[in-house]
Amino acid sequence: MTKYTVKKLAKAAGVSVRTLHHYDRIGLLKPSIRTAVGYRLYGENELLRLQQILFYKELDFGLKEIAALINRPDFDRIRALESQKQLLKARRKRIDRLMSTLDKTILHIKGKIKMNYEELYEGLPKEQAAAWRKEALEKWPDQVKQSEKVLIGMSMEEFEVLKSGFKENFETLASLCGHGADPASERVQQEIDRHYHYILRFWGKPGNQVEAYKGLGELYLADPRYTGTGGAPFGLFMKQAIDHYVTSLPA
Amino acid sequence: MTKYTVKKLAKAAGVSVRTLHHYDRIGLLKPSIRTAVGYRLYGENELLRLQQILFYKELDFGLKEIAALINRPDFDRIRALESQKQLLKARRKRIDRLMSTLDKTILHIKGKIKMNYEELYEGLPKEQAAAWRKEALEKWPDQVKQSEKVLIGMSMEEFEVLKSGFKENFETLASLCGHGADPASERVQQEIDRHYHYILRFWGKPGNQVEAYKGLGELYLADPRYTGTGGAPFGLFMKQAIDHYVTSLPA
DNA sequence: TCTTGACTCTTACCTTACGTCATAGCCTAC
DNA sequence: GTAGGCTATGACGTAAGGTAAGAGTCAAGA
Repeated sequence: MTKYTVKKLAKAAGVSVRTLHHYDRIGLLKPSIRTAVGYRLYGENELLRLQQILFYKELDFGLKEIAALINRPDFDRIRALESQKQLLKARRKRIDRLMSTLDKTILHIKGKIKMNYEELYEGLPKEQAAAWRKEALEKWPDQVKQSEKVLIGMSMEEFEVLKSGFKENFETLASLCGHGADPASERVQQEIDRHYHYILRFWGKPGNQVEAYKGLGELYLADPRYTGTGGAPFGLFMKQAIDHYVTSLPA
Repeated sequence: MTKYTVKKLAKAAGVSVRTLHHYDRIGLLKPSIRTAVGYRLYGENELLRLQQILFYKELDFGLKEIAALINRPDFDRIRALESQKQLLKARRKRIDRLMSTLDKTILHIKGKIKMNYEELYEGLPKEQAAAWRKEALEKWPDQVKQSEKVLIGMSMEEFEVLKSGFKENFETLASLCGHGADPASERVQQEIDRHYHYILRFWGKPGNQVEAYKGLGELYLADPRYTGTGGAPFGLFMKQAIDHYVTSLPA
């Protein structure tokens, strides 16, 4: 006859030793033998009984109810089990409802996030945002997807900090351009460096992204909002500044 | 602006007053106002927040987690909700497995009950039981189904008491028949009265069941085990006793 | 105006099914 | 023979409230 010590029975049934102590104390599952020094020893019967107990526990019966159930006759058990079946059915329905509510909630929040994301481009006219993003999506689809994944995984505070810093940086560059600064000047290059690092953080992937960043310069150049507007040609300014920055970077 | 007292808010949201006190103490949901004497007053905002809380609670978040969730930004919430969705999926699967195990268990127990049920006819040779039940099922299918439903719903003790009483009654009748008692005699009729009431309890439905009981008499008569055996013709004895009993009953 | 009944407050112990020490004895293997 | 792993009991901790006690408050009818 196989004998189990507490730990062995616990492992066999997937419960904790403390649980067995507890069941012993409340009289739900007592060891078949106590050794001379008080060690608990369980037999096969106890393992079976424990499995019964765990079965009822899965069904959310309380330990007292379980104690009653496994002593009480079969007729009563059938009634208990059948009412439990009803409970399970109801619970499954509730879970289904929760799941759909959950999906709706997630979609709702994602909608809000998308709005925030578009606010990022506030520096330029609002309609522009979508267009710019669309073009970026064509040029570097993986890049943009990765970027959005990063944003989704970012906390609201991080996002806010990043956004406002980026905006400020962008406005500084616009201002420098407006004042006729040289795209290759140290002041502008300093700001472009910040710009580059913001872009890197939006893109999520660290490391060498110079090629993509160079492409971003062309995007500024190609954008009619930046090439044609009155005053200094901001798109060209950005492209030149970025080109200079990229070529002056250490290999 | 609508204001809710504790009880009103509790009723509106379907929780207990104690729960609101608790949420106040742990800082999860504080009333917008405390009156001069310390009464809690909640506004619409608090109702909405409470609904949020209950939503997360349905998803099995702990109160601390909920407090974190409803303060934390949307990006984090999406992640939490999405992992919760996975949990719900897993739980639904587990419920499905439980349901099928439950069905099997119920069937198993019902099988055992059926065996016990057949023991009921122990007074007569074992093979007879099934045959008798089959015939009864043809004559009064609803009656028998109802009877089994009643037995299933009965506790083991009730069943045992009923069974042994019925058996004893049956044996007394057999003995009376064996000693050549008159089916219409008071002693036999007294026993038949007990018999009738046992049958009523097996059938579960109280009220006038005389017609069916009369039919039962014919069943005894038609049964070759009772008509042809050596000694007194027990089947005929029972039919006559039952007939006499039924006709002598008050309308 | 007084009283009654419904409501409110705080404080504080109770519950379930264990988890988590703390302290101490036991057993086995090198 | 001693270290490392097992065992025991006892006692306190946990989450999310339930339940009860003692006391103050409010609105309405007699």
